[in-house]
Amino acid sequence: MRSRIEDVAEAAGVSMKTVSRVLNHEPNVREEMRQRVMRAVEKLQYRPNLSARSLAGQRSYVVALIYNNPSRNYLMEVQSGMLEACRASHYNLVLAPVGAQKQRKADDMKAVFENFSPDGVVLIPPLTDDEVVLEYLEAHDVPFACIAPKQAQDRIGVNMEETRAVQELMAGLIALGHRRIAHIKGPPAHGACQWRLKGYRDALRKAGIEYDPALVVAGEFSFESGIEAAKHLLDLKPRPTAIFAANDDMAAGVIRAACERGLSVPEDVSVCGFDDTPIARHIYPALTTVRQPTAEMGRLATLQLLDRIRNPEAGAMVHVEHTLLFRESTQPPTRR
Amino acid sequence: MRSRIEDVAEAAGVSMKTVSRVLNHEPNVREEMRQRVMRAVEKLQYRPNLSARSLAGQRSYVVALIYNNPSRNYLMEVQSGMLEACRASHYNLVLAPVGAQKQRKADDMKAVFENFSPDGVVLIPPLTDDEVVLEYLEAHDVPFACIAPKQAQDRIGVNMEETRAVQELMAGLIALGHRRIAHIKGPPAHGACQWRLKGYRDALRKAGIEYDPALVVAGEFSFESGIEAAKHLLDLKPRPTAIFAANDDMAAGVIRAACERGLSVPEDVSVCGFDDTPIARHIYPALTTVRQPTAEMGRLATLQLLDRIRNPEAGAMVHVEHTLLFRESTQPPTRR
DNA sequence: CTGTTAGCGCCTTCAA
DNA sequence: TTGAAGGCGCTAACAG
Repeated sequence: MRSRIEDVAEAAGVSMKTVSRVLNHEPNVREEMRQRVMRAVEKLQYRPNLSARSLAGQRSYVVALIYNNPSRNYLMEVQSGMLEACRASHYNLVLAPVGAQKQRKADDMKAVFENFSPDGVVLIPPLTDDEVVLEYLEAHDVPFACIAPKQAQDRIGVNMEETRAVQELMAGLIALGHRRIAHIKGPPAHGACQWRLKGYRDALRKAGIEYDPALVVAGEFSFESGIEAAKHLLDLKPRPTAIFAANDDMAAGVIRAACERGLSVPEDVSVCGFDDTPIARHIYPALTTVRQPTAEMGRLATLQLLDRIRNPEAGAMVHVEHTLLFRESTQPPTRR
Repeated sequence: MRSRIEDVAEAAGVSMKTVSRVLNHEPNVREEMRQRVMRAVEKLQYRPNLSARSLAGQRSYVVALIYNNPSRNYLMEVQSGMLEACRASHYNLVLAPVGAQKQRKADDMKAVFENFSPDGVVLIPPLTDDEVVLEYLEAHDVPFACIAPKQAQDRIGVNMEETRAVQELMAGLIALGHRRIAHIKGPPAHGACQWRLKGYRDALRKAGIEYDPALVVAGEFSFESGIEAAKHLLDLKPRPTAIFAANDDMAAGVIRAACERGLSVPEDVSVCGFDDTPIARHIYPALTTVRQPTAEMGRLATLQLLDRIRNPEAGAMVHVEHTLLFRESTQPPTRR
């Protein structure tokens, strides 16, 4: 049978409460007591019962990842980073997909809280700026951390300097000799859309290249939307010599559309993406892209959240670094 | 404040225990009582407190997915299917990655049970046939369900007729005119390796084609291992006219290796994979493959597990159907 | 078929 | 700095 806190107390010759204090790192315990307790814990292989602890302590030791239709890879990465942080603190991770429609979303949020009573929540785009979700969290005073929110003011979580990352990527393209560079945007609900577009425009301006709205088209972050957008761009005369898609899935779509038109990448058109998902390496030619440390972002966001759960004043918006990856899908434009 | 079972009992004018009976679908409750209770539950928006329920009932309402280094996509799909089944039964899903080394794996298993006390476990390859894991589960009498185990005897969970699926895929290749078909195997620890190899050999035999061991090489299910294997196969003289890789990631590796050698797919060599992961559609040319309903398998395995948790006699090994997908990466062999 | 009682294992409050 | 008692919300065992 599993040992209880009472057994530990007895073995250590102290009261239950003292054991509890030690286990929860509460103050007011003499070092000698602490050691005695720790020895007993070790000896009896004691582990607190999560249910009992939750019931008495009025918290669930659960952190929820609330999401809505993100890219599978992105989700997987964030999740694995969160998992790491959660395990270290003996928290449990609950995955909470919510619907897209307003009412459905509200119902799903409610269900998550009724079922699991998470002590805190991590939000990923596009939910980081979702009215329904934020209202619910604020109304119920639930601590939450955001990954790459559009609006970072007064938030805790993780951010990357996406605008700067795109500027650097674009600068690389321009250094190769490209002047006519197209861009496929992400969905406006993602902060990514605006940051990446801004980076694109900033880089053009800095290089003294005029911004041409005809070269910027909307995408939905999906492979299919990349194909559609590329079809349009590849028919332009003169054709752009490079296409920067706001994520890798769309960039993969661009490569496919180019192939279908008998164009080769990068000879006829250079392509680059963003994120460095596995497809970037697996596709031919391998994608030039920006690596975003997604798992690490999940881990850091969770750490900030756990800090805030313990102390409502704690937690901050932290930053992570990107990495530029120039691979096979880009080269200097060919003279025609 | 959240209402408790006591409040419901009072509102319905019955005892707590009667409410508990209704909520847990226990027998021995008059229909009239049941309705009265349900109305009160509705009115008070009552939801049971998970922690209290777990503590009193000695179960966690947690199901763990135990895995070790599977393909990201596979994991994601299984997980989303499990999530669906779990939510429907108000169970919680815990993700439990475990180490590869023997000791580490045992420690990780122990930690999962100490932290979350799952009521049951779902296993995916290659852990479905792992000695350490199975011993632990059996020793502790933990209900578990398996997805695609090598050894299905006396197990519950889900299986697909992989051998037949591969036979059909191969028959398609043979019908296109291929005779010299190579195969890249999966890692032996996966049942998939043996089933798929068997399908390959059976199909050859049925078509009266002699089995040539030189055409069968080992892979590790990774993109990189696909490249390595393909390099070897593409150097063979005469070159195989088609390559069947045991999963999509390796097939993508084959396509990359072919491209790097200046060979085109499917003109110079046809390629097919297995699983229908997203990359199969995103790569150029799109992969001929076999669709495995992975999410559905996760869902069904979980349902079997939940049945067994409720009743140690219940649960079975169920089967799912595959789908053949002939896409761009295969065509009749070119006369040279 | 329904109700009463006694915990499940821990934390909180308050007293020492 | 430490301990004792009560209760978190629910279910199990046993009566009625």
